[in-house]
Amino acid sequence: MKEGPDIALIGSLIGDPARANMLTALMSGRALTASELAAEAGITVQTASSHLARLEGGGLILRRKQGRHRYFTLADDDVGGLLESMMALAARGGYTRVRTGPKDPALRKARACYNHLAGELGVQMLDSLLARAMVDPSEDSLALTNNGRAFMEGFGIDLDALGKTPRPLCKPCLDWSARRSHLAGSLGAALLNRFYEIGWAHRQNGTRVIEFSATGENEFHRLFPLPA
Amino acid sequence: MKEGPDIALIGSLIGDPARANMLTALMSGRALTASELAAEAGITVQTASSHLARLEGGGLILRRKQGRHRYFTLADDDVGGLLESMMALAARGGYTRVRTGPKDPALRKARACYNHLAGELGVQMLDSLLARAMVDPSEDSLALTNNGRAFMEGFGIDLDALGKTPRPLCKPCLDWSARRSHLAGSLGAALLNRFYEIGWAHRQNGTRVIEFSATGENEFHRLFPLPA
DNA sequence: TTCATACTTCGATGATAAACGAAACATTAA
DNA sequence: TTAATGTTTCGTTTATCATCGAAGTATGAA
Repeated sequence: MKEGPDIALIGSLIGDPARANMLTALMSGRALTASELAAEAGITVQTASSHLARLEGGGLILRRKQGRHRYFTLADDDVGGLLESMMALAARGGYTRVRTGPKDPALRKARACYNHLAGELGVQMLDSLLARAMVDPSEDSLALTNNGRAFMEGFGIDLDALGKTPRPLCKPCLDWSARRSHLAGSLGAALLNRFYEIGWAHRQNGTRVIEFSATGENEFHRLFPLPA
Repeated sequence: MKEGPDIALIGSLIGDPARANMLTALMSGRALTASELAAEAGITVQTASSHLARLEGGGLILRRKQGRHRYFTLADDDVGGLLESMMALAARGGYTRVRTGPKDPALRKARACYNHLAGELGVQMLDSLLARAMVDPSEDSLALTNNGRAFMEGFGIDLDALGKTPRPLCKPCLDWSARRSHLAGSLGAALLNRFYEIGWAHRQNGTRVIEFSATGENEFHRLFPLPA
């Protein structure tokens, strides 16, 4: 008996952890590339490509060609609504003990998402910037305030250079493990590079883990304090 | 990386064709047995049993033990709503769902459930007793009130004789066609026997249908009126 | 052109789980 | 008690599919 109602098809599409992670990332509303989605799901791009083809075939996502990029978005609000319903149902009971994201504690704490900082520290950084009005959550994206521009310049980020890149300066990226947004965009990438430069952290060989030194982590917490 | 967001677990539960068929059958709101659900999904009972265990573990369905039957229902309206959303989404592909046909009206109205009255009239009887405080819904079972004892004695039920049997006097039994409880237990059996005795009804040969005479049904409605 | 980047397709491998036969378990009927 | 019915558990087989390496396609840059 292979025939079944179509809910089985939709269910099986959402039922794979890698695909569910990619769909979760797309719930931010932003269009993401295959590479970014692969990084979010923790799989290679070729695996992600086959997943994305199936999601598109099932009508859950749309693909926009743009140069050598393919931008993926949720097909429409109904899909987003369905995912929200499932999250609500999952949060209600029974599933709360199930871990999300990577089980490796190091990966959960800090990892590279494409080229910016993800994990608990990544979420903390954006939270801190938001709480101190360095970043303004306007509509769909994030905007750097004047306050924030000064802060970034003071930290050694060349905002003028960043302004010339085609990539958006700031954008939120829904964190895979924490389920909150962290800072992506060219600014997010620049900040992570700056952390490398000043020796706060380095990327573990061949993995996505970002290791902070003891002093680096202390400085990080001082620069990006969490609001009480 | 096998870990994923909670929606992956829910999705994978719904994503299996056999489980999707069983959930679809349960969307009628009726409580169904494992055997019925197995037939609905076109699989053997032992396979269905393992599927049902997983669905219950995932919080999508509830199981009620009743004699040698296990009645399964959707856990709550949220689950039904989620399934409806998925069907709506799937319907955009042009697939129209097949609904199960109507049942035998006589069986739906009144039938023997083991040795007591089930069907619409059975549900009505318990509703009426509950509304007039003849029966008290305490905890998991039902208790006859003093008011109820007098009522039963007046109808010709020998409660003292019933009190000696090991079976519980009153207990609720989830109705197969309606989705409400009707009265089981030794009292339920005694009442049905009494209906036979005084000629209100008789059991159709070889079937589970209970046929009420015209006067019997009138008397029944007078004795067990539904609350407005 | 040639190189680099972004993505897709192909092929092989491995892990998961769906399926059912057989047997145990549980409850009711006689 | 024995027999019958409904359900679950166990063990095995089988098929699917997620995954990644390697190779192929497409677009943009030098």
